[in-house]
Amino acid sequence: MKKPLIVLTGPTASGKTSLAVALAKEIGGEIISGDSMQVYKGMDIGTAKVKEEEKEGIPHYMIDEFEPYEECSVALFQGKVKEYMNKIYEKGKIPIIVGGTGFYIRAITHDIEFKETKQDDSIRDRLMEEAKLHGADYMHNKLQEIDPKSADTIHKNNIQRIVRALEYYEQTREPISLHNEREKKRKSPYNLLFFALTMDRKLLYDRINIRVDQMIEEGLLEEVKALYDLGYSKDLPSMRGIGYKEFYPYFEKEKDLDECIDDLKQNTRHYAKRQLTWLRHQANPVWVEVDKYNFNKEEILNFLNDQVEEFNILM
RNA sequence: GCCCCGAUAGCUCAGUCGGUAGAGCAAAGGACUGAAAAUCCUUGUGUCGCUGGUUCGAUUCCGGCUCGGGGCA
Repeated sequence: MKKPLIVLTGPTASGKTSLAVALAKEIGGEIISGDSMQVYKGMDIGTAKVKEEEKEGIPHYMIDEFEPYEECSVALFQGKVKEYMNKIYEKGKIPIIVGGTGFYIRAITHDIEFKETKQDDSIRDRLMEEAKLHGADYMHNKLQEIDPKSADTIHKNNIQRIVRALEYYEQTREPISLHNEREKKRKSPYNLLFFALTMDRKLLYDRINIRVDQMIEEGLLEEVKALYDLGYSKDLPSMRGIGYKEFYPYFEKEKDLDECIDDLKQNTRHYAKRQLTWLRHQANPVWVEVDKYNFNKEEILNFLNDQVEEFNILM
């Protein structure tokens, strides 16, 4: 008997957070964040974390799991989520994954296998150095020798991916393309219901712009400044988050504040577009066009409920 | 009022010694399996301000006009 799992995703600023709480209350669910940035403590405004009063008593997991100087990864994330899911099942509740990090969500829904448990940064660092020294073509040729299939799929300029493929081979003596093929075939072990919120692109972009202004009013700048003053490098995964990296040039007197805020809006819009692309092709969601419901929460919730019943997910 | 400069893609601008144009950004589309809010790829977009003239041919040269910027009075 497969266990039920509900996913509620969608691009940033599409209204996942409050809808999730309503759904959880309706069906007896508990919420697990599916977000790569909300795991970091002290990054609240910029990641649009749920506020305590918005939770309405529904437990939320995977928020504030790491310090900003630590590095989370899909594998670490997946491991923790599995633990929380088990706890939720033991309580007889339904886990609802809510967030916008597609890759992380898929790692959970399809239980992707991450073999090499110990993360050895030294290999990656060394390969990165090599890339800097010899250039993209050199690295791509190197990949061609050990894993031609990956070399075909990965563009030579995508050094990050090439380095990962090489790193994987060094650690496992197996081409990463083999691993990918295997994992792509994997079926979800859950009785899965996957929702994705969407809306007209222009409306989404408007909402993003407005939300960034709200974040500033709520004190985003102060939040980032506090992190900056702690000496967190802009190379940290956490500080590469949208809403954080954009302010470093301001603190370093390279840009004025308005310019940074415009960058933030722009980056967020680009991000939302990428999320949509990912969902269209890497997932097969039940699309929820929230603008067609005039953003009416009751009506959207009714639709979600109908789907839950139809899929008979809770039996 | 006079003089100078500008007017070309959604924006900023380049260019055509006369043969109907191009970069960056934006936009759109895409890839993605241990950095994923990361990383990477692809693709358009035009009455070349309007109007006469010269010319086989004008966005390009010449005149006029309109609008913007600056200077002089």
